[in-house]
Amino acid sequence: MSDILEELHWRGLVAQTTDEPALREALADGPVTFYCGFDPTAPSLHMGNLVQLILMRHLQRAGHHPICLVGGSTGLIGDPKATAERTLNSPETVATWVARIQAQVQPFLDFGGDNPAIMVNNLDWTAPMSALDFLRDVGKHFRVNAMIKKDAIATRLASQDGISYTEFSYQLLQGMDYLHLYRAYGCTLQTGGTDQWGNLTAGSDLIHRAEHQSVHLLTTPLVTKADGTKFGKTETGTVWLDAELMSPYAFYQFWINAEDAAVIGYLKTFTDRTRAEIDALEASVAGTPFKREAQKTLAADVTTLVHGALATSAVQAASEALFGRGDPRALDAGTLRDATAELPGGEVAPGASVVDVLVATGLVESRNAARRVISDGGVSINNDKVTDLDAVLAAEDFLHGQVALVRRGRKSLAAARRSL
RNA sequence: GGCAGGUUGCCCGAGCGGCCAAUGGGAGUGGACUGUAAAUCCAUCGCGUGAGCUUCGAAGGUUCGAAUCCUUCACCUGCCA
Repeated sequence: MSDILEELHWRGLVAQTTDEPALREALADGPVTFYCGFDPTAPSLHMGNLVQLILMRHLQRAGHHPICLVGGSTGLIGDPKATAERTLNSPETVATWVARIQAQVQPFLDFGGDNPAIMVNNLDWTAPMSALDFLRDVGKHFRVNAMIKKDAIATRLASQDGISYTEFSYQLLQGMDYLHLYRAYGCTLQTGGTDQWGNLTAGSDLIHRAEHQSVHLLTTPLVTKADGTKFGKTETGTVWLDAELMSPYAFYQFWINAEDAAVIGYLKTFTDRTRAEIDALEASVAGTPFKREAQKTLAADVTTLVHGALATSAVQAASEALFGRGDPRALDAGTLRDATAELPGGEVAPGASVVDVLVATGLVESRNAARRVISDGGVSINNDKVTDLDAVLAAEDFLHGQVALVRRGRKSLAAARRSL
């Protein structure tokens, strides 16, 4: 077995570990049972979680045993954010999200075969426990002195908002998970994002005190852009993995816009491409950047991983049609329909003003903004720039009598569908 | 419980009773440049075509006129009990 840890380092998937030589040895010695937790704070996982899933994939392929934990109990409490106290979600909501996330994780790991991944929910061992048992059996192992030193807690204690006792207790719950999985499955490695370090150490410390055993931790770095800021947000917000929260088209577009200076790193982290393949793409970025081969590969691979090959070819074709050089009027009806299918848009009647069309398709938020963008020269219909504030969408602007392509700026597109 | 201070547009943060839709920075958006990249420069950034309308924690009040003054309420911070 090759050195999986070395591979993970190269892919930029390792930020911190506990005793790294010991971890390397453990991973080389034989299958290690490891777990990663996902808290249901939304109906879908997002790009940040994708990094964790990819890490788990690599480890499973290297022969290690994955346990995927969806936090039915921790999701009821909420991991302290540095900024503000969380709003509690109802148990029903959290339960729904648990189910959705459990289903969402399926394609990323192998739950069958001879090295199946295991799915667990921490509510199963947390719910039956009484408050007294919790305080006596778990709480006694934690020192408040250590707890308040953790970054997330310290930040909140120093902030105006302070922190509730509920969120303060979060680390005990997560620590308890690791202890439980250690006892039940011999789990000796927990992975997570680097921002989770404090919560992860709560678990390894607890096992140390309760079982006198040293177990491992491994975190992935925050994925950043070239300027060091967080990668993973769009104008609209979070990059979701669920097609209903973010269309495969939007998802593909997110990746294809990766900046040159960072795209090679993303390829290492988010795709299975080999070193040779990535070297070739790196040369392409350096020599023929306008071809955007690295970005196209990245977008295609990640979209396929998350949404499947079928969705990928559809959004590739759509992107080609919408961003290609050609005149959209030249597209045949079928291609046009497919290409605009995933675009945001709205129904518009012939004769509507372009200002109204911009608002109706959701490209701008107000008529004022629409006028502003037109004055700035940022609007085009079917790739023809609109400069007249009083311009109107004529019947012949609806290609094949169906839809007009409305563009704001370089890359915001919408479909104006004919209403009558 | 007492005393003092604070609450401004997405965020930070200015703001003499009239010249404030409200300085400045950041983010965002558009343009130029280019490659659906970055950097840079320019513009823009409450709603309304417009007259105008609705904002400065909430509700009242004083005034010809208030984000700016008064009262009450809510929340936050600090100090003292």
